[in-house]
Amino acid sequence: MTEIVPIIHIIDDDDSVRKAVSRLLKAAGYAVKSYATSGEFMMAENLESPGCIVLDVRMPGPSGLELQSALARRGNGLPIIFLTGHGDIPMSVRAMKAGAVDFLTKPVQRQELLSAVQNALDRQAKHLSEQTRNQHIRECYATLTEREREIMAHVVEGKLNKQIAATMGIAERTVKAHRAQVMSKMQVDSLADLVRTASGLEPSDG
Amino acid sequence: MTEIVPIIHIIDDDDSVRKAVSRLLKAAGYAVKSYATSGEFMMAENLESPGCIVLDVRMPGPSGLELQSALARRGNGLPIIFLTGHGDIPMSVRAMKAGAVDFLTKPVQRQELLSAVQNALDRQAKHLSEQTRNQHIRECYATLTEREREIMAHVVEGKLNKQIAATMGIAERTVKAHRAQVMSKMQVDSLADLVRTASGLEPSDG
DNA sequence: AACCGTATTGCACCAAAGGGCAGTCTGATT
DNA sequence: AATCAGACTGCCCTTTGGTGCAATACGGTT
Repeated sequence: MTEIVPIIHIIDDDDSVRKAVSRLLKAAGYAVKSYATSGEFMMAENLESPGCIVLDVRMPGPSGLELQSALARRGNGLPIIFLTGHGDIPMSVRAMKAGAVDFLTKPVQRQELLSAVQNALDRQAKHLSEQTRNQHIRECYATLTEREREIMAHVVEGKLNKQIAATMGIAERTVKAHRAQVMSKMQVDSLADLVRTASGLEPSDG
Repeated sequence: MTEIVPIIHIIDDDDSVRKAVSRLLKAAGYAVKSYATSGEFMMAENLESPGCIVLDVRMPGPSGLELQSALARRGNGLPIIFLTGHGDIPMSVRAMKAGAVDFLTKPVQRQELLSAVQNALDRQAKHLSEQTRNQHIRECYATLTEREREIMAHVVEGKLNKQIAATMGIAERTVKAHRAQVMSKMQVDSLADLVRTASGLEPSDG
């Protein structure tokens, strides 16, 4: 069993800060990776695996806030904990609005950072499992033909086969055929499941 | 038609600030009510109707943050915009974590406040309509008998009448009878609707 | 030309869902 | 004692849903 260990990504241009934070987190049992710039981080590999980011705001090159929005644009779900020595209120508010888990100021209390990291990892775990589930649903949905999707939409709306057949101008038998395909391809065995599954397709976070 | 107008509640101990903010918002066409203390606000009536709160943090008596958590405890959904002259980062972060729409600093830009208020009202409108819908669902659910709720749970899970009858140790005909009651009382006319309706019962925000 | 996936449909049959009607039983209320 | 709501059930019938089998038609591929 190679257990999947979450990785804490530390991004800070200050070498001493990186080392200090890294040491603190390693001592707490976390796997840590450090980067001196946003760009260096973006080059890394494990950007989609579980973990979180401890991010400095003010850095040479792209700032922490810029990195945050860049990650958001490409749908990266890694939670971010800001850690800065030269922040102000508008900056922190902007970061929090953009979804940051926390916004801490240096010097940071050991416990403060640790609990922030724990929160971040919890959030990430939840986000990741939901993501995985929705991903599977989308893959199933992708195997549906255009026609099957139309039928599915009607079925999920609660329409009767008869009604669907009427509005689509086809025989009820055909609706049944497509419907069976939908149930099979979506890997559900009850209408209730299909409806729930379908709700995992619409949401905004995609 | 007496159109329902959202009310902006301004809570600030500084008389001049109240007047200034009030004037600004009235000029923008909003209905405004002012309060000098958190307690005074809690005495008001329209605490559940549409609107939002523009709140000072530092005040005699309960602070803005205390008022925020008090409102949260009693499930009040009024969005809060903090407006303070003596804030710091931890304070703003705490407020944002607790669900504040924004955390502004005095002196505030006219446009900054107005867009914050607009955001708050939008959020409130969304929250309110969802709340209303869920409220109706809960009322319907409240009319179900214990037995009917059991059947509903199984139905929503996608179980067949036959299976439900077996696990509950009753006749299938009885299940059908209860099931019909459930559909009627929940005011839905398809299983799909019932499943969706049921999803409005579970969520955490209750 | 042969083949395949998709859409379409008819026929027949069985399983499941929905109701109408009627009746029993129990506990609580009047 | 009378009444009522809720749970429970049987009988019977209709409507829907789900499937197997078979066949037609069309467009794209090999």
